Amino acid sequence: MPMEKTFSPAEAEARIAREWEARNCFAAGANARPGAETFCIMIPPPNVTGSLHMGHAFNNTLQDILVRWHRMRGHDVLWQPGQDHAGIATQMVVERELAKAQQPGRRAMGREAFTAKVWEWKGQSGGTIIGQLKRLGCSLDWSRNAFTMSGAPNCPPGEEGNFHDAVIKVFVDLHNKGLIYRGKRLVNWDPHFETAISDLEVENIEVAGHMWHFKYPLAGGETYEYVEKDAEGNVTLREVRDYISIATTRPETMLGDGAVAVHPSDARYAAIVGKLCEIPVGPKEHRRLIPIITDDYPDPNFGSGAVKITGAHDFNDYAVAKRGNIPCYRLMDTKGAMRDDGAPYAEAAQIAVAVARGERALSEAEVDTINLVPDELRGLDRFEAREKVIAEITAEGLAVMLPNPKAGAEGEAAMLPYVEAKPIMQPFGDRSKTVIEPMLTDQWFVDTARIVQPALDAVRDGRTRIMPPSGEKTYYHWLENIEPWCISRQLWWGHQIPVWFGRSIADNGQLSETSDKEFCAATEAEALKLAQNYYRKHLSADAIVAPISEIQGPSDSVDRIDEHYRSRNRNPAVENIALVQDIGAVSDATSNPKIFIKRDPDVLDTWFSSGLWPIGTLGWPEPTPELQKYFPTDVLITGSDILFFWVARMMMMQLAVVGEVPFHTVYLHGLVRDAKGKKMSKSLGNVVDPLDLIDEFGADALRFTNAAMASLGGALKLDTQRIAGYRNFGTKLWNATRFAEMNGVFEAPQGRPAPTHTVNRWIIGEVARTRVAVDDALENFRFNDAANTLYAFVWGKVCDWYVEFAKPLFDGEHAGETRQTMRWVLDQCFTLLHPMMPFITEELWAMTGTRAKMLVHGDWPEYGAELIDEAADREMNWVIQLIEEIRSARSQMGVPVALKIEMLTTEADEAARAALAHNEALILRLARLDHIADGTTPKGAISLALPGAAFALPLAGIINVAGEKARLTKALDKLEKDMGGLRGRLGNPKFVASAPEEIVEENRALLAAGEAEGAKIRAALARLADLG
RNA sequence: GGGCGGUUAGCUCAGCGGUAGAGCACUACGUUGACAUCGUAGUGGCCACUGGUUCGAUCCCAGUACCGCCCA
Repeated sequence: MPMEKTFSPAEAEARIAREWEARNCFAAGANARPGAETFCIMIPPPNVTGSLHMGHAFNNTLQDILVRWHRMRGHDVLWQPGQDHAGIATQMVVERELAKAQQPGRRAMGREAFTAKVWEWKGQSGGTIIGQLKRLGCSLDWSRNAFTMSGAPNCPPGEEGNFHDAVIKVFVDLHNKGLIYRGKRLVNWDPHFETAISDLEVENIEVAGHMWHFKYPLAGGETYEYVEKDAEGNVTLREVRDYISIATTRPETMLGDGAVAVHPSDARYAAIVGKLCEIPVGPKEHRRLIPIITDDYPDPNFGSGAVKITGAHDFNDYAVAKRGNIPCYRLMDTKGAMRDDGAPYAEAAQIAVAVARGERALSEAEVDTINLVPDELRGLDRFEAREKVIAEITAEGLAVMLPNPKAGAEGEAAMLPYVEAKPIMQPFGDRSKTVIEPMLTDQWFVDTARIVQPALDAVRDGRTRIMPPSGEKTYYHWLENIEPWCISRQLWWGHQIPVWFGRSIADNGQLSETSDKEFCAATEAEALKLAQNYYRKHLSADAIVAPISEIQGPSDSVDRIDEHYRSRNRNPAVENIALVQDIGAVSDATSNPKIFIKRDPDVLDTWFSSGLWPIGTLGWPEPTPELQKYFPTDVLITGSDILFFWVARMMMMQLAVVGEVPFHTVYLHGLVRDAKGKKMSKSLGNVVDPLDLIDEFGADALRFTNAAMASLGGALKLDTQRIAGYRNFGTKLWNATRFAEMNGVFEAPQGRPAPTHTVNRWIIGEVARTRVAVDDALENFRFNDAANTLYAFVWGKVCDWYVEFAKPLFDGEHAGETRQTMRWVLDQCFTLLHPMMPFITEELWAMTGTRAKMLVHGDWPEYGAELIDEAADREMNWVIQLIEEIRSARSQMGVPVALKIEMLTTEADEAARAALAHNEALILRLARLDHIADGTTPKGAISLALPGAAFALPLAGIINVAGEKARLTKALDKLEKDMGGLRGRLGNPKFVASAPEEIVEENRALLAAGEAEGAKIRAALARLADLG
């Protein structure tokens, strides 16, 4: 049965994929030769919420190419699949689903029920991306699919595994080494999700904002002389002021100001440094006073040069506050609303003023209990509060005023508040898209500064190579300036932090009312033991210690209490325990001290667990055979956008935990963009779904396009026209095979022949060259070079020339060897193309012979230069050049394609004669000649000049003299231009003296050949001149 | 503002010391033993600009302009 005219991806891909899977073709170690070297890639785990987008398609294509290539080479290959639990994203999705289904929300159902829901959801939708990767042809070992939450407490059946153990063990180890600590720090707070996020999860976006200018009156009506000077020192303004002018983009934060800072060198304010000024907002009778301090942070040339310091709501201010020992007053709750807790404003303000006057000192925890939001603003949204603050200050006349440009017109005031409209950088949550609030909260941090050095060293000394090299520079830059990593998240979906709190023992030997003690352990039982030891040692040998969860009754009541305190940003551990003890939830017949410990309700940043992906997926902390065999892994292929999020953290964590680099090579690539280079986004509507592309063009075409785009450091612009082009490439290969099949090629013996005909000897050499070039390209991660080499070879050499050359040979004495050679050549095409185009090549492989193994386990060839026959190479290139010259001349002279003409050999050296003799049949056929004979150039002929030979195509009556003259003149002009350059260079004694010998020789040879060709063209032109 | 890149044919990009390449698009012709998802032949480049190094620069160095990306 003859083959169809085209390959049908829709039908074949699913069938082939099923076959691969049924035969376990992708299992770790499949097709490995005994004692083979290993090759391991960890998939960058896609979010369990996710579905395949172009970035995944691109990224996984590259991984699959390497994996299939190594597997065919007989290496022991593991491509490890898995997904990431994506804390915020997943929790968000499930909450949304619950809302849609009109089910109770997260808080209503409680933590345990909610996480069960998430697991349920994961069970239903978590496999989506797996099926999609399979459609792309990705050859991951699916039997080993991993998940960053596997083995977590209460996970459903089928989710066993020990990733959770790994995460917890690492936390405990790092905590015990002092590399993880807890503290009240200013963090990026997402008011939508009500959780801290890391600085990497914040997007700073420039938005239209305003800068308000307000007067902070000096305490007690004091005045000073304010003098402004220009660059030359001339006084431009001199006036007596009773205030200091402050500019701010966030007036609502004024309520939490702890000081006003000026630069120490700023002469304008030197007189008032150390004095107190008044925050111009809040009830008049309880106006808060704050000191004027100096710090290097304020820029004297920016605004008024004076900066208000709100330590609890701005990162720069926080640093100033820490340096100057200025209290940081928190103004907002977890939802970004103005605080509505604590004592009335009057009381709080009084304490704050006492602190400002130095009459009182507060601990950090005490500062946090002070709510400086005026009573009428309490509970308002932060942006609402802003408007109210502005209005109050302006009404009181404490806004800086400028003359109104429209003054005089009806209804226009003479003066207006000074408000600059200006672009400001505003932080947004990358998931929630809400404005991030810097917030003072208790969080867990990894002391990255202490584990960063090995990660830097590993790249510096080449144990891990990052490609392209610009990635290394970025890596150094970030790691050298690394900030502590906030790893706690106020979520329920994730690895709960393995720390239990109890109240600490105060100096008086009693339980502290305000501070807690951490017990970090992998399990509650171990934590309990630690706690028992502590309390029995310090408090009483009979102390009874119990986890609070056991005492609480209904399982969700602890959650509720957590939420209650969380919303007021209080320490849930201490508060909870106090509460339980207060309400006497437990009674004991004995008088023994009863102490409760309570687990930290927070979970770990998803990236903390993803950071352990290389060892966690291989079974660590168990010493599994896979861990022994495949770790450290070989290559990590990932987007450069997660170099910091993930790659750098994996480097730090693996080095900190097992003391080895996680991988030897990191290949970074950019974002896949649309054809014009625009980022794909839903709002632009230019998102391309890789599955649609697979439906339309087939997975092979998409994969080949991905490979062809993947130049090191190159931009990734996805153009569907290009995909269509590579679909056509597949069709081309298909049809070359179809041609072979129709000509009995697959009836010839398999295996590499030792043919005699130059055509066959030549193509074998071309195959060998291609194999070497492809391997070289893949060794160096130059996927685009590998793709282009194969494209040029299959289409440009095999289809364009070899198949055409073979046509006449099928009728002659070389038919047998030609069939056998073509069979072998096509097998090599299938094999070499398989890593990039696995489906069509697997299909062709099956259709063209009885095979011992599927092509996915085919043997990658190792032949090379030894198969190149230089003489055959020279001869065939000469023949190709001749055919092209004839075709070109015919076409330019307008000789009808159908017309078979005669060619006269007017001049030919031995090599040329041999080439003509060996290849006459194909030359006649491809150049559409009737015959070739010796002769002299007749009048009215086209002249051709080739290395070692000259020819004439007698075409009196068909060609026109002027046209041929123009053609030859053009050829000569181009030649002369080249010759001019060569002569100039060879005429330069410095060139001959300094340039390498072979370059000089090459130039001389080029000049000689060019001059010979020029002579032939000139002779032809002379003959035309005779003709008139 | 800091860091990292880029600027090569109409478009998308390779090349990165020895006189410029591909694919697509475009033009003309064309069903010649597979392929119109095709064939044949063509058109098209001060390799951003200015200097420097070199016998020789698209390539190396410095500066300029413009464009990206990341971090403030």
